[in-house]
Formats: sequence, structure tokens, C-alpha cells
Amino acid sequence: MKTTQNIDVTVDAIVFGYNKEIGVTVLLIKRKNDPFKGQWALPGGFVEPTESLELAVARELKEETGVKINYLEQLYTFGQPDRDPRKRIISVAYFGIVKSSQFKKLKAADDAEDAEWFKIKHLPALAFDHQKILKMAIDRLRSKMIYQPIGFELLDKKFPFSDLEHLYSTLLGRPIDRRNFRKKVMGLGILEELDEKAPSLGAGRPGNLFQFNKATYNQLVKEGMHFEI
Amino acid sequence: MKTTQNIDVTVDAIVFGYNKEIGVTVLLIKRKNDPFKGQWALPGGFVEPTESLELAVARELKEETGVKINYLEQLYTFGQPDRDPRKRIISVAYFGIVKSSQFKKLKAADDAEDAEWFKIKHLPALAFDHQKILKMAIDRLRSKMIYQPIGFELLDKKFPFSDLEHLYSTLLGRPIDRRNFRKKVMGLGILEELDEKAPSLGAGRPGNLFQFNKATYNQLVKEGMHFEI
DNA sequence: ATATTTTGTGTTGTTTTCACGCAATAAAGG
DNA sequence: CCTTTATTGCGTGAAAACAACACAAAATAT
Repeated sequence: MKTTQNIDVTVDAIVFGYNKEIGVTVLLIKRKNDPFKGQWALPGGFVEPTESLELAVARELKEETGVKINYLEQLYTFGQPDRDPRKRIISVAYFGIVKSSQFKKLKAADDAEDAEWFKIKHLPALAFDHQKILKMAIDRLRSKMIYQPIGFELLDKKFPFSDLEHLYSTLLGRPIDRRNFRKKVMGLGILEELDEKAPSLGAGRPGNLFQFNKATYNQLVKEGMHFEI
Repeated sequence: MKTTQNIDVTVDAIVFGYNKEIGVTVLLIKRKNDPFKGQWALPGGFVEPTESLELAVARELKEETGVKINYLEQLYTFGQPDRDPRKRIISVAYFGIVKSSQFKKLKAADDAEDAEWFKIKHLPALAFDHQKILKMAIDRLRSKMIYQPIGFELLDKKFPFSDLEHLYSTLLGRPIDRRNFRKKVMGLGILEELDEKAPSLGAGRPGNLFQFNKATYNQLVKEGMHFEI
């Protein structure tokens, strides 16, 4: 066995949020230190020798931005020898989602001079190879939401149906037929309709509230259901 | 920035092969050194400080088994703190496929005392967390082959249609309707029918040979084709 | 009260998938 | 050579999924 390899390991987080007015956003931090000091980058940092990768992501996110993650999965590992100017660093990227409700609450801290949500349509220049990582994450989000109900993770716990509609419509980049969409989604049997109306915002008839039933979804998946929108 | 983290990075390879008589197989090596000396394990090893992860996989596979990989993609990164008894080691697992034709040629060498193909239905006990890694790879193979033509990578360059049929039937674990399957696959327009017949094995009418056209496939994907079996 | 905005629902024609049967081809065996 | 046997290769009808489409009901704003 080798004595030392001298490769360092970091985690990076691509965290998505959503809001009907703003659209889909991603969480970025402004770097406080070199290299790329002052530039925007994905939140993340070095893995401690005794913590799991997932724990490292959660810790870094809390330290740097204060957000609470609702969904987390591994995205990809980036290991090109020259991706960091300092030394060989391998980064395990994680893909995260926060609920709509608390997607604004941010508090920059630690390594971060600032933390902000950026619309995925208007992104600043990023440090390292984070542009590439982020692009992969966005692709994953887009392709994943048509065969897995991660769309619901972006919304609030209770939401009017139109929110779901808008989310899918914006993220897929095309208009969707309200009636067919509703038929399909309701047919999956993973949404519960509540006896509660959405608070009205301006004019128009307020819609009923719905909520995603994750337990039912997991059950159906285990039985071999094939989800697709 | 930290001085040293003392986490090591390895790559592991899950390489699949296929043969009509034997079925789907995976390449394993018998470890020559501790820990887990004498046990079967996934081929792999430490990443050199200056080589890319993909290069490390290719090098280790050549060193330990001599196989030539036809398709390679990253699977997942395993980083539980206790997954190696020696020290903290993070492993980036890669998923590979060799063509049916040369799936037997093996030469154990380097760190490996032996190298062999095992049917995925009959696996030995494995070192480290390789059981878990392999399970994930098999799941990925199964789920991936229905929306990406990686099945073709397992077959020979030229193959009779029935081979493809058998492959899908065994891997999906259910019988498939030959007529509908043929219609669907041919409808994708990524298979070329050759003016050549398969060598007859035993009785029965020999089938025509086909070959996968990867260029056409890539073209179609770029145009937004949605492949599904 | 009237205008405006947003929700909620049903039908029909079209396309895709699935299930299924039979004739044609070629090798093997007598 | 001729029969037997195994395997290929094609077509059709029934069922299911999908896409297109319009209007009444509920609530707010003026």
C-alpha cells in the first residue's frame, strides 16, 4: 500500500430553490479566500477525515449559507487533475433541493463573504469548473423531474395545483395542457387533495390545496410503478 | 486552506460481459495482498496524483486483468468513513462493458492473484463494501438498458437479432415478444441489417446479422430522440 | 352589479402499445 | 432427395394512452 497520495477531497453542493414569481434558482456563495477570491462559486469544502460525504455537505451548507436541505443525492465526482490551481483536488458534487417556503432565508458565514440565490437563466461567472458542474446539475434536474416526483420537493408542503403546473411548465420550457396534466398527475395517486383553499393573491378563484404523499409514492415504486410526466 | 487531509482516493471498476450460453457476467479479481487477501473483489486501485480518474480505471484494469473496455461511465462515489479497515479511503466506482467477443480473455497480474468472470446470479463473497457497489451497478445496468442502447455494447460488433433478444430477455428477467421487440428496435433506426448470415449452431434457420450504428444513434439523441424499450 | 381573473372539468379523434397466428426458410436426419 | 424440425420474419385487430380542445363556476377589483 502507498504511504500518501496527497489528493484532497471536497464536496460541492448544487442547491435548487423555486418560487412562482422568480422561477428556479440555485444557491451560490461569494468566495472569501483565494483562489478565486470574490468570485461566485458553489457552496462546499473539504471533507473531514471522519465524517461521511453527506454529512460534509450538510455541514458546509449550514456553515456557509444556513439553508435546510429537503432532498439530497449524489450527482457526480469531478476529478480532472488540473481542476484546482492549488493541488489535486477531487470533488464529489451533491444535488440538493430546498422547499419553496424557506428558499429565501440566507445568512452568509464562514468561508463565504456572501450567499445568494441566482436564477438558473441568469448565472454569474463561476470559480473552478463549477460552471460545468452546475450545467450537469441543471440537466439532471430537468431530466429527472419527468420520471421522478422531485418537482414536489421544490414546492411547499401544501400547494395549489397551479404551482405544480407552473413549475413543470417553466422547467420543461414548454406550455403544458392544464387538463391533461392534472389528469395524469392525479392518476398517479400520490397527491392528496386537502379541504383547504389557497390564500388568494389578487384576483381570481382560489384553488384547492394539495400535498404530496411520499409514503404512498415509495410504496408504489416498490410495487414497480413507472412514474412519468 | 488545510495542509493535509489524509484521505486516499481509489477507483473501482464494475465490468460486465455477456455470452449467450453463460449470461451476464462481471469481472472480479482475487486479492493478492491484505486486507482481504485471497478474497474476491472488484478490480481497482489508487489514483496516481497526476492521472485522471478515467485513466486510473483503464490503467488498473489493464494491470490487473488485461481486458479492453468498450464502454465506461462513472457510477457512484463511495465514501463511508469505515469502508476500508486501513484508513479513510474514498472510492469512485466506474461501470464498464466489454464486447461479447473478447469477454473471455483474461490474464491475472499485478495486485491480482487471479481474475475471473462470475455470473451475476452466482457471486462469491466480496471484500470491502464491494457487494453493495456491485449491486448498485447491476441495478444501473438493468434500468439503463431500457432507455439507452447499452445492450449493444455487450454484444459483438455483428450479431444475429436473436442474441439481442436473449440479452434483453435474460437481463430484464421476463420473456419478451419477439415480433413487437423487433418492430420497436428496428423502428429506432439505429440497427443496420447486413448481407450476412449468422453461422448456424445446430438446427434451424440461421438469422441475418445486424450491427449497431453508434453514429446514427448519437445523431438522433442530439435531435432529441427518446429511446425506450 | 359588472368586469376580470383564475380554477375546474369531459369528450373525441389519433397514436401507440400489446397480444397473437402463420407462412417461409434453412439445416439436420433418414 | 425428401421429410422433419427449429427458427426467422411479417401483419392485423383490440385495448390503452395521448393530444387537442371550450366553457361554466368562484372569487376579487372597480
